[in-house]
Amino acid sequence: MLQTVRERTRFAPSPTGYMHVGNLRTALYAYLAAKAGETPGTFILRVEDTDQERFVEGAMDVIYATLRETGLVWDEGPDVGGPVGPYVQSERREIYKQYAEQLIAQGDAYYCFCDKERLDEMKTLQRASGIAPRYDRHCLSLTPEEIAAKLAAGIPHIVRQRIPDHGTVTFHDEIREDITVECCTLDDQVLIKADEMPTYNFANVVDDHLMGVTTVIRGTEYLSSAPKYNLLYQAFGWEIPRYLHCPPVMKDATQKLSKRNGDASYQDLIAKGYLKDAILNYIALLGWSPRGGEEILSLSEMARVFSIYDVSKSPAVFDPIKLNFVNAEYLRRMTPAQFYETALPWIKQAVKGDHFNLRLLAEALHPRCEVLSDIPGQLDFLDVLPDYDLALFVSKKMKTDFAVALNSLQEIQPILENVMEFTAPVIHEALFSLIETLGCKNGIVLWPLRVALSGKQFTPGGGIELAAILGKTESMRRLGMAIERLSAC
RNA sequence: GGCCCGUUGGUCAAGCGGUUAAGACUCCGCCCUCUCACGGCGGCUUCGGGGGUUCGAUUCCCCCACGGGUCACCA
Repeated sequence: MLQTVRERTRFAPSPTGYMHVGNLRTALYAYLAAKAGETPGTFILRVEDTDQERFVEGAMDVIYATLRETGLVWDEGPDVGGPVGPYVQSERREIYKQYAEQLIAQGDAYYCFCDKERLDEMKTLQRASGIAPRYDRHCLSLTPEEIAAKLAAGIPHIVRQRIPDHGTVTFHDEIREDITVECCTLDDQVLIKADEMPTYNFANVVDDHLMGVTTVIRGTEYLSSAPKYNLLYQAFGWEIPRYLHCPPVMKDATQKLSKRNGDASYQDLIAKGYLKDAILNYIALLGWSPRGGEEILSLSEMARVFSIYDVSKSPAVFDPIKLNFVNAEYLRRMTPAQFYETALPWIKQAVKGDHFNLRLLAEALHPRCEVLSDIPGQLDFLDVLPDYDLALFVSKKMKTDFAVALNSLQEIQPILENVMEFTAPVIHEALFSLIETLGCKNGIVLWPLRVALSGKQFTPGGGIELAAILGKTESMRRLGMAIERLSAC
């Protein structure tokens, strides 16, 4: 029997206070990769807060809330704990220090006492002479005595990774195959900063190994650092995890989606009336195409069919039009009751009157709404009848003009007056028998009614539905007004 | 600029040497219809360029172009 390895993946945000769409997608893929297949694995949340200067108060709450809302539940993390904690990097300082010392002892890392000024000067010089800026290994030649003396004197220092002088490094990305680079193009990067915090470059390697992460899923911005991480794994003699570098989510062909561009974050999309499941579903499709073709998938359905090998290599442009479509699909698949609940806050934004049939209104809105924010604009005729142009009564297609409209409305008036139970089915029955009596097309009667009740060219629902939504009193009042106006001309 | 990655319709994409180059969104047309929608049916539009390899390239190799990433004591 085949031994199945239980996946362990992680989402490792740094708490900067903003969950953008690309980040969420990375979290989603990591979650899906863990949960895909027959034996669900573990999804870990780890906080990468090693940059004290960038720490934003409350940023973690945004991350927690977003993941919870979208259902990306983590099995191990800062708040829930787990066997390989702590899950906050600032609480793991001692661990990194210990491993850095091991590297120094092995000769795979070294202390560096260079100050910022020297480093800056060096870089400027290198740039000026057209060579790639790289640490010149000034401190690599320090003798053990010199190092001990500087350390004892309390001179600020950092620890650098010692990149091999010659040769190449190869690493494997699951969707890009092997990538090989020359060691001489790599910099002796900083592992431990002067404040004794590790850099991301060091902490991610140590943590991914210690936390047993099997597949590392992150953005392409780390692709060019990956060789240096492999060198670290090799120096420790650790098994290298699988890598998946996700292509960026773009705003257009050349720009990434970003906060700087003022592009929508997850929170912004929610505020704009998108459903969380629809957002998640849509962003999953940016760079991943499910086998089988069905694109509308719940989180658990996605988990069933997800494979990191189906993630694409090239960037994907975020298309708000398609997001609208996906959102509309989710809306339409709701039961009338669910839609009513969801739409109610948006309906109440635009409707103050309390005598309307809101359930019926929601039903009329249901197929006419892609995003919840579409709702208010469709309801601007309810509280007050717009001061409409009588020309609306004229429709070539419906074969109505002023005279026809006036006549129809006059026929309708007594009939509706006699409808006791003012509901759509009853009104429908009454008006259709009128139509039959008159022997005319539906539109002759119904078009003028709709215009009289709404004063609008387009409305959610036809005349009958509008009458039921408005109620008898208001309907009769609007009908009377229309007759009065039409009679005057 | 060096290094690395990418390039199938307007957008997301399937494809993994031989296909009429899937599908979805958008757009257009028709049907349904009391408006607008919904729904149904149909249609337009694609392999960045140039060389190879091969009987045969969207698929493999090379070069070019374009786009992106990265060159921090940020992640």
